[in-house]
Amino acid sequence: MRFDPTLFEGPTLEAARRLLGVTLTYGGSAGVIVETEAYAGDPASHFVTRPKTGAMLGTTHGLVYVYRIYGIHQCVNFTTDSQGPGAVLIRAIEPVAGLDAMRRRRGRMPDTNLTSGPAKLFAALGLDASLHGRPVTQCFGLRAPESPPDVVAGPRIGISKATDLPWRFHVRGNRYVSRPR
DNA sequence: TGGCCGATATGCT
DNA sequence: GCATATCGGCCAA
Repeated sequence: MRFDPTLFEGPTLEAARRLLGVTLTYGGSAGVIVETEAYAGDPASHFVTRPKTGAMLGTTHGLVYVYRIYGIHQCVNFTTDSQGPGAVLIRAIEPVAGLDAMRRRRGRMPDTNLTSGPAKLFAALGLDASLHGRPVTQCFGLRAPESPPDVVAGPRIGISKATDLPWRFHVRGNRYVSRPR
């Protein structure tokens, strides 16, 4: 199905859920989004913890937000919600095309480890910081699923604030999520 | 200018 | 399960 880009204008939680199952294409590689996290104006959001660089979460939607963490890793978000601060972190994809290029960029390892984490998929797809601030639809190919996947919600990973919010979403039973049950 | 912390991944025990 | 690499962002001083 055709992807409806007005999804980015709406509430962040809905965008995080509905991005699951979407096929993301970049360069010669593609993967189905199987894990996301929502960040709004909550205490864990970069809108709060990085008020300068995270300010764009409050003023934009439908843009790529790239951040660096622990010095070496980079992750990608899509900004959301025309009414307030919001972004969806893309945490994992299931590879469906360009597997050879992904293996080349990630090194020798099992395929299930290629893209099962935000920094892993960033590297596997060959993304870079120059995408920051550009329209999502201009950088990526987006294809909505024929039918919505079975979604599981739970607490977000790797944060120390607002750990009670169930704002992590993943496709039930998928082997490419960063932390399977 | 210095120090703290972090939306992680990996390798070792 | 646990240590740790590695450095940008931010703020206090």
